Amino acid sequence: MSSTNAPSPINTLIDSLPSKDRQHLIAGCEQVELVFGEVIYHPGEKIRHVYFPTDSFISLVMPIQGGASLEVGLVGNEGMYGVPIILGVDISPFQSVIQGAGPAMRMDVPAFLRELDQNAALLRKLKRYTYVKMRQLAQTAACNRFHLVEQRLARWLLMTHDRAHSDEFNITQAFLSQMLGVRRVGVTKAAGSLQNKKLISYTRGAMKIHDVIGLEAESCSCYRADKENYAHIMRH
Amino acid sequence: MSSTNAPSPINTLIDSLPSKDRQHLIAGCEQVELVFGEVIYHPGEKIRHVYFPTDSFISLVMPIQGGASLEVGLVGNEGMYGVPIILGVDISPFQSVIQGAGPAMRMDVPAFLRELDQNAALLRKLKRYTYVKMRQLAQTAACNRFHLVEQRLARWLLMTHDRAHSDEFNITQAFLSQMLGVRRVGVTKAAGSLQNKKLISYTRGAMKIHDVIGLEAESCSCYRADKENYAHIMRH
DNA sequence: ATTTTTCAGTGCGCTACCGAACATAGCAGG
DNA sequence: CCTGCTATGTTCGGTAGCGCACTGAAAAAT
Repeated sequence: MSSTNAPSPINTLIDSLPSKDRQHLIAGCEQVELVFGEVIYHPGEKIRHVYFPTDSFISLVMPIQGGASLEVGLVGNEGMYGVPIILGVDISPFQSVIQGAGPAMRMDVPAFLRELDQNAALLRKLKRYTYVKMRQLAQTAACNRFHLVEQRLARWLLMTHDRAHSDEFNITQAFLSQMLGVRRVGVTKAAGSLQNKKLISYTRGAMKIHDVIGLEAESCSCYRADKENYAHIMRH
Repeated sequence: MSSTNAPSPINTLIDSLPSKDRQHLIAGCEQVELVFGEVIYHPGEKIRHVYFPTDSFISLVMPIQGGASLEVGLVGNEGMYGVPIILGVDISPFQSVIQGAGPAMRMDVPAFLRELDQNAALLRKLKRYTYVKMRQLAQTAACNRFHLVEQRLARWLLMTHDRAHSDEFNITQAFLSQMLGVRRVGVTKAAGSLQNKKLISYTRGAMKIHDVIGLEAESCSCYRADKENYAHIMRH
């Protein structure tokens, strides 16, 4: 994932911890490089590591009987993959796909459980993060029900933009159609419309964001609602 | 809420606790009677009590900018209202509406937090319950995206049937259209179709389930998926 | 008994999105 | 250079659900 803007190779969730707690957590992590397109977990699979993306991001996809699937969450350097572990369950409910290649920190589950035991600040943060994720899931449910493809695409681009730390990232329309749960043709039309409005441009998988403000205006309110809720809850 | 079947005025989540833990929890609860249609919490409102429905059920509704709203969860005697409290947040993310009138147990938040501290079995159960709810939210998101109104209606009726402990319950088509996020006319058509298939019958708010098996066949796979996940995770 | 309200059902034109098939254009490898 | 592959764009007929307006009937209020 190339970066035109200044990258911030730090996980803000970890970064918000008191220095001692943060250092202890980081000491227990290993650095890994996440590869684009890799499926780290399938639904029902046992979770062996939790991940803290630093300059990468992970897509949470809900497959449904009959082949269809839908993205229900995105984890970048503002969060963690592995919420179920906090809840005492080591089974991944979703398919987890690397959406943005790059570095992440990870910790194996037994070590992470010990860490949670000792590190109250971390546990507290992650519980609040879980709350944020739950609310986001509900927001996504409503969004998918009510909003047009173009609005949802704009929302998706903004969410990804935030996690890619760059105005450019790689994504094909076919892949996008999987995330949004629509036909590729639907993405073609919506993306073409956003391009006509000079908000984005793209060719053969190279997506470029030109106008974040304009994109926000075009997107549904769900983007802002999610972001505000995150800021509000994770503030403390 | 009248009941033609034998009612089970017990909260199965509480009931699954070791006898000592269960008794301690129940001792701290007060009995309340939930009134149909009452909105116990609005989004963003502070949660003052958690609820364990015994023979009542609560609808979790996500309102979205512009007036539309969508049901994203249902809490009956298999669960608890107040998951955010477990996560250290006392702000209701959803609108909580009494869907089925009847008795529930409730506990004020400070007492509940003390209970969680002392009652490891309860905490463990509720964390697993939270996991189940998260997965259900994702399932609902996908369901709303891909499934037809008639299938979704069938799913809703089955979920409500499970929590009403009765083949009959009261629900108007206008109310249903709010839950499913469709026009009332859409409900009229879908319900008419299910009635033609002899699966249900209804008049002026009185809904009667005739054929649960048939309804399951007509519903989308989401009903079964949710139920199986609940059984699988809450087993322990 | 009459009026008002509530609930279910119908009709009509419209739009977003669907499935399928096909067309074009950039790019890579032989 | 040509070939094959991949990503994007277009067309066409079909449909689920929409907004709106209206009807009919049962229940509740006066």
